[in-house]
This record gives sequence, C-alpha cells and structure tokens, in this order.
Amino acid sequence: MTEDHWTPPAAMIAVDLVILTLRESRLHVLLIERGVEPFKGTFALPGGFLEHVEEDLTAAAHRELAEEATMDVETLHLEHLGVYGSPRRDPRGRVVSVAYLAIAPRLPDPIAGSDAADARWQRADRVLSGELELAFDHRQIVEDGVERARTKLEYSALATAFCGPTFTITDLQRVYEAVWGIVLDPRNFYRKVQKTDGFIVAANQEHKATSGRPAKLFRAGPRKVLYPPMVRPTETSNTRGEE
Amino acid sequence: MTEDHWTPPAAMIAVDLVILTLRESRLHVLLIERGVEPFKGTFALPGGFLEHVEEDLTAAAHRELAEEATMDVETLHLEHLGVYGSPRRDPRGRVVSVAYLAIAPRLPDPIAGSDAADARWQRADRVLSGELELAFDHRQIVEDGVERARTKLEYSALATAFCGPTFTITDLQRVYEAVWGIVLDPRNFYRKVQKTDGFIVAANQEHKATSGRPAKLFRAGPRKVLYPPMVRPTETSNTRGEE
DNA sequence: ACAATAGTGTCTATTAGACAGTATCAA
DNA sequence: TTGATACTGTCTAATAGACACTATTGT
Repeated sequence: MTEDHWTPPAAMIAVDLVILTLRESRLHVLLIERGVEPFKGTFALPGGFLEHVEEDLTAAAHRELAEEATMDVETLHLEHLGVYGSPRRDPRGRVVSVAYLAIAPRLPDPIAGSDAADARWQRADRVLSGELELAFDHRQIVEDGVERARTKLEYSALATAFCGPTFTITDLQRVYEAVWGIVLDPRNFYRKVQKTDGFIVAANQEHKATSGRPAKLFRAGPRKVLYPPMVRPTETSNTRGEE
Repeated sequence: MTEDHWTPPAAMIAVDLVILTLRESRLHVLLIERGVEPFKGTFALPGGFLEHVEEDLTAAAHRELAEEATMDVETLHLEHLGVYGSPRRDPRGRVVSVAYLAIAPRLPDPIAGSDAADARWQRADRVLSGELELAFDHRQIVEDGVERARTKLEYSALATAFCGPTFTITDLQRVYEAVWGIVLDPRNFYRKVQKTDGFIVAANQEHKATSGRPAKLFRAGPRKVLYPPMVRPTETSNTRGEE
C-alpha cells in the first residue's frame, strides 16, 4: 500500500465458481453456456462482476450462482481457490477474477438464468482433456479446482460434502474413487473410515433399499480435519484408468 | 462473467506480501513502517497497488518488494496466499488485495525504500498475539500465511527454503521447531529426513566449524512433495511452548 | 437356489515414537 | 579431560496393504 498522490488504475473484479458434484460415479462441473459476447455460445464457469462497491466477494459469488444457475445454495460452502489476473485474460479489459470452489452433494438440475443460455453439469474429464473448450482461462481454473478437491479429500472430511445428508460407506468410497480416479479396497476403506473418530457417525438403525443386503446409513461427523489423512495410493494398480 | 451493457464498478488492486524467515530460531515476518497515510507510522506488510493495466500481479508483487524493502529477490518464489476484499478494509475506497507468501532463506537486512519509513524483520509471534499492531487487515493475512507455512512443512520440502544453499540436518530441524513451535526428537528426525528420498542430498564431504563435532552439509533435493509427509506431533510434550 | 451387495478378520511389512549411548571436534 | 555438538541403534506399538469369506436381502 503506497502512493497516495495519484490514482492507480482500477480493474474490474469478477468472481468465478467451480462447483463440483458426482453423477453416475463421475466427477462433474457446473458450466453455463454464455449468452452474451465475448465467447457467446461457449461454455464457461458461472460467475460475473462485482456489482457495487459495497458488495462482498462471497456475496457476489452467491448472487451470481443464484442468477445464472438458479441454484438455491445458501448452505453451499465456498472456498477460496485462487486469483486469475493475467492482463489479457479478458478481451474487455483488465479483469481480475477471484475463483471459489464448492462441492455440491446431490444434483438439483440447474436452470439457465438471465444471462446464460444454458446451465449444465458437464464431465470434468472432458473439460480437463480439452475435449470441451471453455471461455477465458476457465479450463485452468477447473483444473486447479479439481486438483484442490483431490488434495482436500486426503486430509479433510470433504468427501462427505459430495454425499447427501445420509450415505453409505460404499457411497463415500465411490467419491474417493471418482475424484482420485482409482479403485480402493473396500475392506481397508471400511476399516480406515470407521476408526477415524468423528469422520462419519451412524444415522441410527436406518437402512437402504436396492437389491442385495441393505446398508447402514451414516451422516457427516463433526471432524473436519483428518489425522492421519486418507492416503492416495502410489500410482499403481489403477484399474479404472480415468485421466 | 455477465452484463455487457453497463460498466461494473471498478476496484483498485493491491498486492501484499508475507515474507517469512528465521532469525535466532524464531519465525520472523518482513514489515515496513508506513510513511504515508492512512496508518502512517504503523507497521504493514510490504505491498502496493497495481501500477498499470498491463502489469501482471506477480510482477507487481516483485516490484513492490524491490521498491519498499530494497530486497533483491528475483529468485524468491511467491505463492498465492489469498484474497482480501472486504468492502471496508481500506479507508481509501474499494481495494481488493491479493496476498502472496514467500519464504526467505538467509537474512539480507532490508533497507527502507521510497514510501516506507522503515523496513524490518519482526517476530511473527508478536504480530499474531496482537502485541504489535498492523495496518488494515494485515494481522489476519500474516496469520493465514503462517498457518499456510505450517501446513506446507508437512507435505512439501518447503523447510529447505528457510535454509541457505547448504545446511545441516540440525538446521533443518530448527526450522520445523520454530515454525511449528514444538521440540522434535533428533534421532527420529534424522531417520525420517534421511530416508525420504530426494528431500535433501549430501553436499559432498563438506563440513562446518563451530565448537563440537563438525556436521555434514546438505542441499535441497529435487523432491518437492513429501510422501509420506512429516507429521506434526499431536498437541503433547511441547517443551518450548511458543504461542 | 441364486444373484447382488454389505460387511468383517488376519497376517505381514512398514513406520512412528520413545529412549541412551558413542563419535568427533576445540580448548 | 571436559564441554559441546553430531550422529546412530533398538525395541515396541500402530498402521497400511493384501487377501477371502460370511451375512442379508429380493427374486
């Protein structure tokens, strides 16, 4: 903070959101099809400009999400992901974008809002591979968001945020497998999860119906940080080789 | 990114730097005494406004560091720490600050630059405790930076960045002890560090002179990520109770 | 009965934690 | 020889990884 006698050049502040969820055991990211130039017609992250000088950054993020995807996500926890401020990243001028990451439990199908032609869940791997091109530098932001999620699964209870209010241990295992792109041993996974106090708590004597033996249901426990962490296997025995 | 027909309010972009180092086995942070209003005369993090629309954020960070602290830190790696954008955090108007974290190996005593009355290394614990008050929300930024450093010591080779080009294993242990504020067992520390391939490499047959048995010198190895991580003891046996 | 999913038990190898003594220098 | 710092070895408890079987439901 220096220089009080001249006015430094100002920039527009944008917020962008990386919202991740699981659909059919695959990691998906919420994207909107842009309805206005620039990049009209291509997919982009939900987000937008700070609207007035008094608006808080996270407030702007929540507002944009509601506007563009009509998602009622008051409870959605937004975590700061990074700042993207390369001088030429937006053709309209100097835009510094603050990116947030959120994990969505279930899948309230988004509805396109005012400025977005369409809002959809898209497979994260298609974005990361470049198969689906995004506007601005949003592919990079998605990549950073996915990487953050992978890391946070290790030392935090983030995985439960991918699940609904109640879930089975198998559900939880699917989260790890989808985000990490590997296969885990159910026996070791059960043991590890069960003995990590406060990670998950039994949702008393409730069960679930499919075909096969009913499963016990659990809820997210109070513990947010995992000591010792879940360990990501070391680049071997990757059966379902995603990415 | 929406709204193309009106111009959103712009904000000033600032960069702030948390530079950490070790002096006399204690964690220190680089602060400057502000030479201009607001907060003239109080300490603050080095930093300042983006100067022109084409300037990159990290470029601005490096420039400010050179200007305010006259530190020649081309090689200093700046890591994005966070964004601080509360509407009222700066009395001059809407300022969104991008904070960076860096770890400095040795201690080239800083020289006060143009806008800073003074530039000094200050003990981090005095800042965190509130004993030394900082301008703006800089105490919070320092707190976030220190917490980040603590975490990164666990799963990255960051600790070597606190040391000079060569160092002894004891030097490295002092880094962990100072940042974590605990005491470690030298035997277990030696074993752990030695068997983590690529963490440190021997700087061949060089020694050091003090009083006592000479120590072998090492350099930072190629490994940047530590698997398995160094583990921070669990809140017990904290002999030298810092913080 | 069979299919399908849920759940458990054991053995082994590795690792962290606790702990005490030897080695090498200068004075 | 003493003081001061550098280094090393062992035992034990906890944990991860590998692996196969039993349990409970619907059809």
